[in-house]
Amino acid sequence: MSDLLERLRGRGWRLTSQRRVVAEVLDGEHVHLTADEVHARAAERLPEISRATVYNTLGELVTLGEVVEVSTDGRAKRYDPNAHHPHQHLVCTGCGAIRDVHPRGNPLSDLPAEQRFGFAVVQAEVTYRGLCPDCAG
Amino acid sequence: MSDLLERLRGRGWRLTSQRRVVAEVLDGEHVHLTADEVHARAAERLPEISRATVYNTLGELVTLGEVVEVSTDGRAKRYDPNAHHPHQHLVCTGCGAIRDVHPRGNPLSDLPAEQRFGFAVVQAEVTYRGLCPDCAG
DNA sequence: TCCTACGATGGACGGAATCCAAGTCAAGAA
DNA sequence: TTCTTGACTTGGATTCCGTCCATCGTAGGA
Repeated sequence: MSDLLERLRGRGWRLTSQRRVVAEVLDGEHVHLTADEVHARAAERLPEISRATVYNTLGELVTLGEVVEVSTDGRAKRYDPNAHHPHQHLVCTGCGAIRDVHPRGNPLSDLPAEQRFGFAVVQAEVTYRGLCPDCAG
Repeated sequence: MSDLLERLRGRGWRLTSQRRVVAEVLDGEHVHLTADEVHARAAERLPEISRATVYNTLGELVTLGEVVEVSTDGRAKRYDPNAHHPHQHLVCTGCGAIRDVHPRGNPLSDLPAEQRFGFAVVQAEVTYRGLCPDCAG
């Protein structure tokens, strides 16, 4: 994630303590935090960081392609820092737990030309749903 | 859609003018209205129908499996009456237009057992994204 | 026709996210 | 190093979506 900060600086980012903390909170794999969760964790290190700043920073990271927005449930969006490793999501219909998964093949190639209706299709986003072992009881 | 009303009556639905109008508004293919749009169209025929009733009715139709909820953009949910014909969605990243599409094969089968992590996976939801012909200009 | 339980109403409420005007500060200039 | 300035942060107001609730109305059986 330190390379992330380097990359951002290279793109002309002003490196503030707030942005640094948000980037640090989003480090790791299988991280799928809501903006509020990011704010809570950031506030542990930088107590007076505001929600607006967290939203701004997350939005910038998404625009830069460093983080992907995931909305699996129509509730709060989640932010996934694993943006440079293409993957899909498996969501528990019971507790909402999320796992990154790697399906076979490229989902994009399953959409035949005559089903594209002239669209320039560039992305296929797959959400698998089912009960996780804990919820299956 | 008249069969829908029959089916609902068969399930013990009390058939009110409000429910009838909501069901009629949702008739057709490639229909992906937000709750507010459904309310607006319903209000053309039944001016005093309330938002709460539209939300209630949509929720019931979803529970009964007659309509599926689609949230492609983290904004307002959309309601798709094409529930008895399994399909996926193609969304324009420019204008938000939505098309029903039928990819090859079954997306569920592309998730190998070792990628299921013990989940009882029952559904795969695919959203394709790209510019539509109009937005590509 | 009457009864009553189910459904409709609309206004209050709640969560998520955005907006905005004012204050602050990172980093280049001198 | 200090100065300067425009980019960044702040928090409160606001918007958007959706749910809740107490009350009223009515579909459909008796």
